Amino acid sequence: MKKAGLSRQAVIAKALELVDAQGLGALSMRRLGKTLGVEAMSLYRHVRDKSDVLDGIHALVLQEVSVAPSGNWKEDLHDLAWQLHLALCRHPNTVPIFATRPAIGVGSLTKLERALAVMFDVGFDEHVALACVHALLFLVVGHATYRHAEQVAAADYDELDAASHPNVLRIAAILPDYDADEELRLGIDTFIAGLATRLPT
Amino acid sequence: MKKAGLSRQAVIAKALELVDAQGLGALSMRRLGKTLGVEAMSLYRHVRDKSDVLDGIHALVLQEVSVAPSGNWKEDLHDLAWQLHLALCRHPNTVPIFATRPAIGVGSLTKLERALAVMFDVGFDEHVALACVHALLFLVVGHATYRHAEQVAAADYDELDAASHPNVLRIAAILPDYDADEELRLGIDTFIAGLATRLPT
DNA sequence: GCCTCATGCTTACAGCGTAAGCTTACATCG
DNA sequence: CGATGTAAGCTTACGCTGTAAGCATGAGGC
Repeated sequence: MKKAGLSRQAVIAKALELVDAQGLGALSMRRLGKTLGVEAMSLYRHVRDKSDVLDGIHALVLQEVSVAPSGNWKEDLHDLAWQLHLALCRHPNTVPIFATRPAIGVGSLTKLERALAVMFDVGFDEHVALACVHALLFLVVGHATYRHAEQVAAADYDELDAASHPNVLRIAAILPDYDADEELRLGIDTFIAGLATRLPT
Repeated sequence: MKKAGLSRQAVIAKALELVDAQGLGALSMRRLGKTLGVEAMSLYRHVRDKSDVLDGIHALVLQEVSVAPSGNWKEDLHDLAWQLHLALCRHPNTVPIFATRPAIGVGSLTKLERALAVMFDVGFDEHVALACVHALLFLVVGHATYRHAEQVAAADYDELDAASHPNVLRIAAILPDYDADEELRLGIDTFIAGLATRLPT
């Protein structure tokens, strides 16, 4: 059986599976080959190089984002961002891939078609629309990076001089109640509220 | 001369220099050692491991951000974000480090002391203040990642179906005029405008 | 003068991405 | 049917990586 045991799709799907299960650090061409029952070099028939695999994973996860515009631009933008957030929560180990890649390629832009339509309808111009989509993306991905990093040791704050940094300590004090989802929602909504102030006439 | 030729500071400073000059990919312990006139393993006397070097670079660049609060919270927040932006422009090769690290450690928080003071003064609570600082950080770092990535080939847009994606093409059409600085400013200001709508009373 | 200890060096290992070339087995066509 | 072309997978190899373990050296304190 020498033919068609593999395919770019199969390779990338397995790569995502591997990353989900074992972390991004566990993704090596040799290991990926092994889980596919194949030698590492065989993968190169289907994939340009490792960064091509990462690109594939990126696209695959992005594909899980589905938007069904309602016509209310605020809700639609919020929904777009939140869908991405949910996809990243399903694949937390892929977050560094998103964080180091310019998130908007042609592939992903097609998702935005309807979201853009809604924005154009209410009168935003191209520059604002682009900036807005970018900003929401950055917000979500940055948030995911922060969230899925090893815990920032709250204990570190103890060594901070209380007298000279009272405000930082006020922040430290609320960390036990910190709700990541809530913060993201707040960030997204704040940005959208800002956008509303830019609505033409 | 066996003593004190090196130090954590010296190692990390040289590492940043190397990254600035040759890119993040060129930073290896052996190469870093070489530019310091030392074998790779010697570095481990001063540095826990490579990620410790990256942490050091992160902190070093962050140290370039200097804020002098004016008392106008909007200006101060904008300035904070913009200072970070400028620092990243000075060290574009370090952007991936920022993108994959939860940007707020105790070290960097001290910078925020005065910015937080201004926010607390105008009545924002801790949750909003934290979310705000995070969001501005994500905006700037995300923007930098996008900006310093290899150019998204504008030609790619040609293969897009014009009929089914008119709005994406509207965006593609303005890409030649795209002004990255302007977009970042727009993103920051939009977010701050949104914050203003959250001002208590 | 000797001991201690920090510093830097040497060697070594397991792993990485991937270039080059080989083998195998199927598809096609005469 | 057999020959041929070609795509899939395999083998080997190279130069690189981070870093564990242990050694050599030389300055500072007694």
